[in-house]
Amino acid sequence: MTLLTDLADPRSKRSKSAHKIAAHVVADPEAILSSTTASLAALAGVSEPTVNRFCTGLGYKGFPDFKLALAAELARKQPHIAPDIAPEDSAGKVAAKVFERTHASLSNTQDHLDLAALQDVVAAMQGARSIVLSGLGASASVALDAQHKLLRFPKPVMAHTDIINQRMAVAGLGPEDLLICISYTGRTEAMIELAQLARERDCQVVGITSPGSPLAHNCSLVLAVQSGEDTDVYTPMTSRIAQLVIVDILATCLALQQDESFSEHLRDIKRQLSQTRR
Amino acid sequence: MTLLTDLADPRSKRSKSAHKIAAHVVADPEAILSSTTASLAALAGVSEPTVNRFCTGLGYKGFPDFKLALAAELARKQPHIAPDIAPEDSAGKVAAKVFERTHASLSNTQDHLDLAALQDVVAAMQGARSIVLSGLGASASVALDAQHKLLRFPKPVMAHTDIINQRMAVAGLGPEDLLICISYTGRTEAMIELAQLARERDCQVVGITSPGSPLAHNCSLVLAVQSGEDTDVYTPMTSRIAQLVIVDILATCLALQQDESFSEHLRDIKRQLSQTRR
DNA sequence: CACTTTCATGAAATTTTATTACATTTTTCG
DNA sequence: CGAAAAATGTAATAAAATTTCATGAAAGTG
Repeated sequence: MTLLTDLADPRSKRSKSAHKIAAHVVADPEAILSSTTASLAALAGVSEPTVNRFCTGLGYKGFPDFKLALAAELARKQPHIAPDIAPEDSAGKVAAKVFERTHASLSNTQDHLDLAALQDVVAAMQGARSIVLSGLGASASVALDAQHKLLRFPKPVMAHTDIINQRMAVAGLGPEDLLICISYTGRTEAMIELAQLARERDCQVVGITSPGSPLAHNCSLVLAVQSGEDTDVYTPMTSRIAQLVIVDILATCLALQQDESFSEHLRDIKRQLSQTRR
Repeated sequence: MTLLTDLADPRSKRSKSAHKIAAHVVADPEAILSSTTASLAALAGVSEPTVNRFCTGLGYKGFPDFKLALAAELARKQPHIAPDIAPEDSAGKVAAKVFERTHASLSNTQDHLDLAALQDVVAAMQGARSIVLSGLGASASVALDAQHKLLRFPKPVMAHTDIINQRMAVAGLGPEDLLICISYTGRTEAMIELAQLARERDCQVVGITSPGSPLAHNCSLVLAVQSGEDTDVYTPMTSRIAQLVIVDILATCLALQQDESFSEHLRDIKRQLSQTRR
């Protein structure tokens, strides 16, 4: 990401023709990939050797080398796209595609993450008396994972993955408590009702869910997990990883806000755990 | 990430010389970027036009165009590095770093994934009479997640996250069954004993764990999850996502191996689920 | 302000690289 | 086995990039 930003930088001192070339490269980098020294020269209104000198001046071996660097740069900027998995794919190909889909899902989630909401949620977690996590189906394991991470904090944290227990737990919550609802679709009846129930008790409700979903409307704070197309079998896989990363971020932010006594607490936990290991 | 995996795919039918070229490209893609048709031809022991035909055959305009695509591909593959998270980081920075760390962990896992072992595990799962999943602590949620995914298959699948239940379940396993042990460190006493117990019963044991760990030694098949440095608080987070992706890959491979009746089965499940939604 | 020096630029030639045309070999399949 | 098709290589050609060298513009100097 240095090449294009460098070229766009007006402060860098370059000759007149070099400027013209740079302008055209920045204006439409993709087009450069399919052009030759001659065509770029014509476009910028300079001579071919000037184009070449421009490239060598930037430290490349020549125009083709420059194009290679440009292609690499553009590729890095390009968002990941989730490749379709075909029945005839080999195990290796499936693996590669699942990895790629996961990268894509992560990037997508990151792009749509609402930092303000994130900070609000961290603050709410930090201030809460107790935290109840709630998830059903695929989101149940996310809730449990979150519980496992939050157990490191000296605060009552409980995950429930069962409608009855969830309702019982929420019935005991008050304005000082926090309910975190995890749902991929945000349309699971039971979860929506749970959020409403909590709101009726003036309890803060955080949703890690699809933005704009019914569940999202019933939450006081929403951390968006992009759903993408839910057409195929594979989508819930990657979105669940997005949910987990959001949990990771929350736990990390929270950990950083603790004082020194907390790191001692962590050491204690580590010592305890080491006794279960070989 | 399709170009290189495509080229590495031995199943794709290619002519003899095309194979030689592909092999050299896969062996050292970076080197190709600075080579010409002539040099690659010499390297692969074929003629220059063959190199060109190889490129056009793949859908590129010619050798330079192919190099551009290769450069783009390599740029995307470029190893992510896991940035350190500092206490003074803002929420946004923490989020960005956690995302980056997760990308890094994924890439690392992909690089070290043993495809042969993966195929063996898929075959074992496919052939097994029943599957028992086992995880403790952070890996418990991975086991549950795996259970949730494998429940779609018409085969008894059970996850246990409790030492007692795990032992009881394993006591009931035979040579036709499969135990999948999930453990980040591969050093949890209880899990190692569980694997041993299962092996004594001639039951196949798959480990999704750290390679070379005591648990790995007690498994018949191991899917390596790179542990990286386990020094800091954050590592287990990302490695657990690596475990989940491996589960995703297994589930996807398995799904692709099912016959048509399976997709009908999936439709049934979807219909059932839709009734719980708004 | 003229003069010199330095630097940037372009035309043309050259070299390198890629592609095409065609002949030959190998493979495939009846 | 033998014809057709596909793959490959040789040599020619075309395209592209680079170098050389000459020219002209800008900056510095007496």
